[in-house]
Amino acid sequence: MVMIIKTYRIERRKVPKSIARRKNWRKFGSAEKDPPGPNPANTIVQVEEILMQFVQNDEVKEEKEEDPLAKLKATKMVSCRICKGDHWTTKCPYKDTLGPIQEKLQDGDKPAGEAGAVPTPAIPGAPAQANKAGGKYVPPSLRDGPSKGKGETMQSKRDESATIRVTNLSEDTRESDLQELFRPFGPIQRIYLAKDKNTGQSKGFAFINFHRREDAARAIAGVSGFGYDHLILNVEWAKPSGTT
DNA sequence: AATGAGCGG
Repeated sequence: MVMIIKTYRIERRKVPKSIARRKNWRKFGSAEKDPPGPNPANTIVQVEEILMQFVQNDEVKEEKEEDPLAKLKATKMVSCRICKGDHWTTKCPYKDTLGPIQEKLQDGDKPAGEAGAVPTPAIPGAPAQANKAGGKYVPPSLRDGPSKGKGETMQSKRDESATIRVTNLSEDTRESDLQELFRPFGPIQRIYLAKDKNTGQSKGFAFINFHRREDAARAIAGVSGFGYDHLILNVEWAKPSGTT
């Protein structure tokens, strides 16, 4: 019979209680009558040295600073094509006003036949319309001019003003549960339950998008602090995504 | 504790 005793020198206090309790186990076998502490005659004390490398040394720092790509990514260097701000062009506050004007100006600079600045790739067999407007994709509803898509719903973005965020959900809560829970407050436009994309495991929070902001407000008042599946739900107004 | 997925460059 061999007993192995491992001594944790580092972060000893963090050994889980269930393991710490083993200290109280009764000795047995040839050690049955031994006093507390290891007896060299029947016990091998094995000390395991764990070497740890800390990342706070100068070498690593230097490496990081020498990598310009990493630096660029760390600082999130993006430059808007419209206003040169540090956001993507699609998020530019002037996207709807300045953007179209700039495009018009560019079109004016390029009379037909001028192949200097942006050569149009000649793809055999490609539809000719695809390369109009500088190769940009134009949704079917907007082709052949803006006057055509008159009957379409012109809601460009999702309306976030009536969206609430629910946190502290138990991880086996499902969309249908949320639907039941929040439907009494008013018609719901959309429910998003955050899940891990790979495992499908719930991340424990969700967004509920009401049609009316007043309903959302009542949902916050009514459900926040509500006990659900042994947990206390927390409900707040949602912020638009991407806010850190 | 926690703010969604993706597109672009």
